[in-house]
Amino acid sequence: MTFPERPSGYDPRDFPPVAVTVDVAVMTIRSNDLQVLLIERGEDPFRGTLALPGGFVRPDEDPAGAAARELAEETGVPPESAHLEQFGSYGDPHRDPRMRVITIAYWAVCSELPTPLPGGDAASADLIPVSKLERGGMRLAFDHDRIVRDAVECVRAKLETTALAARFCPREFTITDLRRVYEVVWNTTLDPGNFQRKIRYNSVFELVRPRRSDQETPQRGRPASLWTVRADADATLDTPFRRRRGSADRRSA
Amino acid sequence: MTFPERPSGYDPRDFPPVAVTVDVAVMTIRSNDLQVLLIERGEDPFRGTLALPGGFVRPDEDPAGAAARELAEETGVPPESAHLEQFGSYGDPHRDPRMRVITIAYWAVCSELPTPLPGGDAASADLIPVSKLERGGMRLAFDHDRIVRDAVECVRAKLETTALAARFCPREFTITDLRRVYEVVWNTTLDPGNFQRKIRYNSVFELVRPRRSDQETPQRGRPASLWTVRADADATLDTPFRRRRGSADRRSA
DNA sequence: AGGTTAATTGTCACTATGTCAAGAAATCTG
DNA sequence: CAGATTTCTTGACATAGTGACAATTAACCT
Repeated sequence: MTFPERPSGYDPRDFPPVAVTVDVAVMTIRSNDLQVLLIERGEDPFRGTLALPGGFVRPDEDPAGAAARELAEETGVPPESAHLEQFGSYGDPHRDPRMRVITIAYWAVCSELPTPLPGGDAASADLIPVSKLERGGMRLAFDHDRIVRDAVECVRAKLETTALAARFCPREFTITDLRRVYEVVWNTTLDPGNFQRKIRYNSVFELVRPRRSDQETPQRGRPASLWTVRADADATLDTPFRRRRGSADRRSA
Repeated sequence: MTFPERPSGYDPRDFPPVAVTVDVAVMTIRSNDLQVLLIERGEDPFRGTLALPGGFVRPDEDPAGAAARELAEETGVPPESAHLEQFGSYGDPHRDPRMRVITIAYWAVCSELPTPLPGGDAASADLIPVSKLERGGMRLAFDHDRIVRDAVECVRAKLETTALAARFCPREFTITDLRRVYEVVWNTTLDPGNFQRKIRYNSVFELVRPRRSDQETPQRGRPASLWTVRADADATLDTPFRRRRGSADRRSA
């Protein structure tokens, strides 16, 4: 139920004063790194500090709609080009010094992040490597450090069981593209042969066309075939990938 | 970030009126069935309809604390005896006919649910088999039908990778107890031999003592050994259990 | 033409799991 | 009390999935 069942009754208008916001952790891969989009706050509190894009849930919209709107407004990512998913709520009574604010957190993954709009609502928008955040020493506004860490863990976990990795890639991608996603997001290395095998036998992926020499973008070795995802990008894999736990091996590259 | 970055500034006190609640789906196994605790609403809207226990997040508490409090108040489950976990928020603008209410949803699992207190805040509290809810035809208040379905899916998924199943059992349990949990929650049957093997080789579980004849509760066959969980009950398993998908085989029993 | 690079295929060992049977340790029944 | 019954536990074997790594293919480069 939603309202306390007091024998005496309870007037819903007596609700304690609280604001509800959404925050969105948009992730993409750039420069061979998992990066998350943050904006620099233009106002107090935390003026000049990096924070997740987000804002109020308006009276007429649901939280998912608010997240999509904020994503579009503050980062220029069109709602249909990113996979957006809710993963938690954060409601410590003092997470915002001004008043009680409860935020609903979303993560998003997209492949082609438009170059951040420094002239938008936010003072500026930047892609920050997740590795830099995880190394610590970088303070974010409010409890956004925790939110980002949780979001990253959600994405890492979701790579194990779904085809989410394809969302980091263009619509058609090579198996090597896909492997790079796993390697970057999980910060590990994967055997190309074994990876190839898993993708090929997975009914979620589909071979689009064996690529022959591509005149426009000449490459080094044997050209790769192009693949795509059959249904939704978060379709569950026939057989999951498993992260080897306890192997925090930073690629030496 | 949390507040919209308008160049003109924004007063957080202008927040749109909204109430934040928590709802808790407490699950347990009884009568060889996965059951969820629901209460009968004593007030409009939805007077007389079944709903999840829950209520307002108070100004001084965080949502997790509110969920634990509601669990204790409305169902008599002491906070430390149940595993409580947040899994989502529900914020459709019209999910409550009275006003804008956003709820944070938790699932909980416990083994010994105290016989529901019909004399508490709620008009009455009942354990309802999840199978009955899934069969449809049973209307719950608000969007609680969806919330319960999502909660059940969370628990089912969490059985795959963690030792959560042990939370359905007393502190010490037999491997057959644990297998029954999987069979009931997943609505399937598992091979006793294979299951035994998986548990035995899993470092999360620990043999307490090989049980000899227990005078007090005489049983049928060879007495089973007692096991326990080494660390936290949501410790991740060495090697996950996998649900066979597409096998909705109702045990004929 | 031959070297270099990267995708792809193939081989082999080992682990995890499904199927199914056998053994062990209690209760139950005549 | 002996054997039947029940249930827990162990074992044997086949198969699938995966890691390691070698071999092959198909391009570009000089």
